[in-house]
Amino acid sequence: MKFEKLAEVLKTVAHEKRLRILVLLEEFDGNICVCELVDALNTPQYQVSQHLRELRGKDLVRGNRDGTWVYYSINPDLPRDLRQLIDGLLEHLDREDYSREIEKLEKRLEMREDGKCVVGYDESDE
Amino acid sequence: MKFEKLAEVLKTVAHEKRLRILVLLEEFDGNICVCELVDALNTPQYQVSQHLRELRGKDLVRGNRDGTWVYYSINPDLPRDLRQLIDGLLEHLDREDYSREIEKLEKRLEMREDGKCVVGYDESDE
DNA sequence: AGGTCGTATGCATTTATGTACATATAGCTA
DNA sequence: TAGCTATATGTACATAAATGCATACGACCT
Repeated sequence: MKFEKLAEVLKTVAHEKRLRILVLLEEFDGNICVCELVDALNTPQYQVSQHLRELRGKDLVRGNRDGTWVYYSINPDLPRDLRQLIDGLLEHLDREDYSREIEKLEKRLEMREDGKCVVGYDESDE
Repeated sequence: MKFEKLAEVLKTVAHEKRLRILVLLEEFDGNICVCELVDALNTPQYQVSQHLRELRGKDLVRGNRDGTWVYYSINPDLPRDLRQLIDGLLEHLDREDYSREIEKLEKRLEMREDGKCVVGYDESDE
């Protein structure tokens, strides 16, 4: 990989929230909708959307609309080396540091019907 | 590693020149002086110093003064996981993309006497 | 059509980063 | 001491990134 490319990817990824988004997408093998991320990360919807836009802009992530909802995954067509890079980075994260988010997301996923999200995000700050 | 820490390190490293500096330090196992880096990277002295300062500020790199010269290495006391992270990143770089710098640095190192740098940097843009 | 809900975007403000240049500091040598 | 060389730093400016908020869009439902 070229220096510029590596620097660009690292810059994109070098943000706490974006790392958290990626780690969740990876952990659950993607197909997570925005409202589920909003709840799991306890972060305002517009922020999550913005971070997703940046990740999308660099092709790291991909959204699939299904009706009102948009489901995100790590871009499955990511070149092998890029994917390995991302995976390698995420491995360095302490699992305990996001286990709570995992739990929350699990609970949200249990609420799905026919594999689809049926609720929105919670506007309160819990 | 915590999210904040990982994000911080990635941000520091997410710059072409800083990646180039790190890759050279790693390749030659450190102990490279600033003027040698300046020549190998063909980059103004003040820039190299500034990038080194940033890397130093995050403890990724370390300078040892010997008289007029300062020799830099990747911080040998870096925690294991951090070192692995850096190494992992650098592995993704195309070698051909910095082989020229390696050659230049090799030539500079050949000019050393008693293992010490005896010349300065070249102010011309070659 | 109108209302509602999930998602995306635009704008304004702040904050950080990159870049260039001049100059300071530290250590050498005469 | 003065003068030189290698390295470091301060300042100023431009550019980019983060943040917050309001609102737009798009798909659904009645």
